[in-house]
Amino acid sequence: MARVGLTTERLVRAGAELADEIGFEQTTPAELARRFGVKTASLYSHVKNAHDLKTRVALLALEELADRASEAVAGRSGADALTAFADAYRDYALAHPGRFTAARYPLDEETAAASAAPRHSRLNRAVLRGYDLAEPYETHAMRLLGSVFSGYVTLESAGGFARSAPDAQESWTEIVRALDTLLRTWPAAH
Amino acid sequence: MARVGLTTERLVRAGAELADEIGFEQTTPAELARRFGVKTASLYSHVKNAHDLKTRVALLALEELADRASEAVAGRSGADALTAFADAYRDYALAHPGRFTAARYPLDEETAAASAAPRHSRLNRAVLRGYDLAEPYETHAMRLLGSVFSGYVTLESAGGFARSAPDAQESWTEIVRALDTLLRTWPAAH
DNA sequence: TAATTTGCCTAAACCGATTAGGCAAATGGA
DNA sequence: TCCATTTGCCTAATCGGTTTAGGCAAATTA
Repeated sequence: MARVGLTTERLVRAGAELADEIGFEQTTPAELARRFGVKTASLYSHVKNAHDLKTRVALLALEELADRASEAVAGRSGADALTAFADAYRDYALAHPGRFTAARYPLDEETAAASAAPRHSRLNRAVLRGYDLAEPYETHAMRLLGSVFSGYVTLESAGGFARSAPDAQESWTEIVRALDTLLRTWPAAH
Repeated sequence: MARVGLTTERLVRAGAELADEIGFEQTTPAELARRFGVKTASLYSHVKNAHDLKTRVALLALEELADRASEAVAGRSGADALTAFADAYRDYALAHPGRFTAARYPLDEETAAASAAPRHSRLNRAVLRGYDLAEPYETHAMRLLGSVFSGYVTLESAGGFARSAPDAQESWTEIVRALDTLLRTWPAAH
């Protein structure tokens, strides 16, 4: 019968779009097959199983996010880099909620090591270089930024900040500003 | 045949334990039925469906977490209250990973309003009262704390901070200390 | 003890994941 | 161009989870 031209590549790309439309959890072989107008079984020559599909979407999202963040911080430093980094993260999450969820899909150790995750770490550290923090504070700071960014955006896209003033954008701006202040004075004498 | 004595209450409690043992995602009617030694269909007189079961576990977790947080901040203020609040949150998440995941299960608006979620908001605000922040900064601060706590603990239990020094406890302590400093000086002149 | 309620069962339909095996379309020499 | 091979999607089947309908026996109440 008519061949549709399935590819691992095309499946993963479509899976990412599907995730943004209906949610990462709902991004299943069955749904994807429906999207392509083929039988579910036909996907199994291109992806190993449902977990493999999700993992590949996660890897794609991690790459995309790292690309955006990378562009954002290029040529910037200090508060400027921090803001650009933060916004890149949040903008991506708001524009691509399914992929953003995918990016936090648990990967096993080897897969994670081969993913864009190390790039994220390096970018985070690069942003912090402008603040000249001594270890272990640079690591604390990395963890703080990772927590705030991922936490804020997760809560925001779950609707946590809707229906209440001030709007989510304003809090975000102030929080990033406050983090900049904090980083410039860390570790302050307690 | 022998009656096991199923109850919505008992199912939800067992569901919470199951979540901690095998993960919230895997907390399904089928698994729960196995646990009680009954047929899956037998659960359906006690919970409406799989989503209802998960929602009830989520509500239980939110209550438990609010109880702990409430006890933790009682009689404390300032940095003391902040630290106790933060630790209550993290300790619960580490001790009960499945329930903690459950606590972030998306609830529809009415369910959320009838849940312990508003208590969480009030507790958060109570902790911030010690810092005497004017609006909109108190709201920004609530969102910051919520983001950091949920973000940090999520990343930590996903293994994000394992296999690297300094250990997660140390970063946590420093981050909470830094947040205290930040809150005491917010909004600083930029 | 008889009547009623209630709890768990069996049976069955449906759907998603996954594997095995088949056939037709594409590909690539001769 | 024709044949051989590869490859892509299909059918068929199994398995397991979700959910509904209806039945029977245990618990409850009178």
